Amino acid sequence: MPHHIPAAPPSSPPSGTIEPCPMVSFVNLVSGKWAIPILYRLIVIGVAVRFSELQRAIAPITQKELTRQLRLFERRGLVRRQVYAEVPPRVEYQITALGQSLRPTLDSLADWMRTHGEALAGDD
Amino acid sequence: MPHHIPAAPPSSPPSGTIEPCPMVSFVNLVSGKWAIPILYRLIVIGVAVRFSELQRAIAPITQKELTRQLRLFERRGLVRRQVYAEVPPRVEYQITALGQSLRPTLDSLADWMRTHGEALAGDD
DNA sequence: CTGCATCCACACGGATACTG
DNA sequence: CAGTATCCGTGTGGATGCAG
Repeated sequence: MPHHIPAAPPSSPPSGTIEPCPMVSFVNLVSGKWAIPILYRLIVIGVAVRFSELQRAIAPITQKELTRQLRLFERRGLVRRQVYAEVPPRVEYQITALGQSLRPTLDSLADWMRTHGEALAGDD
Repeated sequence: MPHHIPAAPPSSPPSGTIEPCPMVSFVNLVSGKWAIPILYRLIVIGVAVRFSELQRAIAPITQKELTRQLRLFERRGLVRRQVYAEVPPRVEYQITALGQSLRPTLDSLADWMRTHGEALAGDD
């Protein structure tokens, strides 16, 4: 998403802490051109994988985008990053339990899309 | 979402028709700053509502964005647009059955977010 | 090998003015 | 009232070069 959905709570109370819409927060979490491809690939793989291995699996993603998105997921606790002090450097990424817990929800998205997707007129 | 997820199928076969990832397609569908607020509002309301009424309900959305997003949903068959030849002009929008069918899926997103959302570190 | 820094194109989304 | 047209700031994401 584009820009990225700064989260605008519909009809917010006059004052105090505003509570962001969970659905909007969710979409924010998995927005971005490569978010789902990366996340789902890590979920399916399950075990730790090297950066370059991941990049080949999700080609043609750029290093910049892969790094950026992985760091975002890491901050969210969806992905764990393991750095090995070696030469050449080795960095491995693995989905966390929290990340894995997303699977059923993501599958339900896919299910709806597969079921009703063909009814959708313009796919752009 | 960031600019908007042009849909890049991971690991595409050498030739023939490429099949887009359903999850990516789904996120594309509900990406954009105001997509979810508009869609869910229409789902909850259920009946036809006037443009201005909708705009007030989802404030502070601009006319431009509301129009653009509604037209997108219309093309996808999620929203029906009814124009009345009157003065002053009256245009009403209503969620379709296809749009309503999204509700359980959207609710499951919200459920996951409410359940695991607090575990997520950075909310930016 | 990993990933940061830089430059850049462009699409999203806001503000405003104008039309039927 | 509903919608279009225009201008513009800014985020996103690609390409490339460089560093540890």
